[in-house]
Amino acid sequence: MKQLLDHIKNYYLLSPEAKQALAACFEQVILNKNEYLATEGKICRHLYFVQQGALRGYYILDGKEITHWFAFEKNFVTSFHSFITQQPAVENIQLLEGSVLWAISKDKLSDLFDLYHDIERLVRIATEKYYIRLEERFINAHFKTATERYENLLQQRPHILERVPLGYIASYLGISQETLSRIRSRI
Amino acid sequence: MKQLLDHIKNYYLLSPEAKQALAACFEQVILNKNEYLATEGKICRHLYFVQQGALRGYYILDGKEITHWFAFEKNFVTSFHSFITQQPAVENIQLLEGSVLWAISKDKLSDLFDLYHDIERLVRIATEKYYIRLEERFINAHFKTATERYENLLQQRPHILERVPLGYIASYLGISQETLSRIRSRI
DNA sequence: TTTGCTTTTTGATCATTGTCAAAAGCCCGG
DNA sequence: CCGGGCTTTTGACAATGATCAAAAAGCAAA
Repeated sequence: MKQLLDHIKNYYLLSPEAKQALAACFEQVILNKNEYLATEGKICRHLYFVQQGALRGYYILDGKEITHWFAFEKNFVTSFHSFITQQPAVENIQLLEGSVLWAISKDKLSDLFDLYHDIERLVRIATEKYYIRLEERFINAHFKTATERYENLLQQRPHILERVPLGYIASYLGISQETLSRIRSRI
Repeated sequence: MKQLLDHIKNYYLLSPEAKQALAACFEQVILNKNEYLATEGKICRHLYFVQQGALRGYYILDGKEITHWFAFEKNFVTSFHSFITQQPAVENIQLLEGSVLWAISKDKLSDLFDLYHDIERLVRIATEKYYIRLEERFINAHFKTATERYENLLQQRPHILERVPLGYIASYLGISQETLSRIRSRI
């Protein structure tokens, strides 16, 4: 919990009361490798913070799994579309390692917004930062070559190779596993 | 202005006072074709609402213009990264037609957030919706073929072809102008 | 250590898209 | 109606990445 409270300082400094109220609404969740936080067709009612562990988001396209993100320590995770709209998810969120998470429900978060302007501000700012991150990834994914995308990933998250199978990484980069293997052998 | 106030109802219903305060902070801006709302290296200090007109966002990569979005009526527009962080923009925003816009500065918006919890909520919700939109575009751009992306664009914004040169559209889709031309001749 | 399963690499071939160059089409001002 | 500039299309060839198939490497349980 300390890690979570420390982390949110990066977005906005809460009043002690708001911070306490927020902390009281999170519950610890411990899950094993290969379990799911969200699955296609079900509504995702929680937002999670990763204290320890690794996860991936993927969906099925033409019968194949497309991994579109990974998350590690100090990240918030949810099926964003489903959590926001409270409609059935189109994606699956799977644990890549046994993980320690903190969860808050959509309802509790909404209540907190009504009670503490502070907390709504924190979430607004966090959402903006996540938007910027997605925008960068979009540019990178859409307008650079496979090799550039891989090198970029190595620079930004060198640890990823030790925690995630190459097949998932290839999918994440939008290339086939074979192409990724060839890129790696060339570098 | 009526159009703007009508539009924001889609996100959240403001109190009359908040609505009035918000309206008072927007200023009308009328610009000609080919003028710029933002240019690389300059800080983008305003958020704009498009009442009438068309714009594109682009940046320079390896000496070439990469168009990464278009905006038309009833959309908010800014160099998001620059507006949020107040750092120099990496992109350019250019008018594709003479346009009528409403502008609000970052400073005034921040003041409104302090005064009206309402308005901060509206912006939080709008940001979430824009996030979901970007996420959809990301998936579409990264994991579908050029032809699928083009067909998708035709479905979602059939009007775009009459308002935007094909060269920009090709860039937006992440393909060369020649490839787009060949895709069009095949369909 | 051996066996069996999964992950990763390598090879050969094919399809898609990019690049360079030129031609055709279109629009606007004179 | 004509000419010039811009946009769009077409052609030829090269590069990138996908697919199918098989080999190699890694790893964990017996």
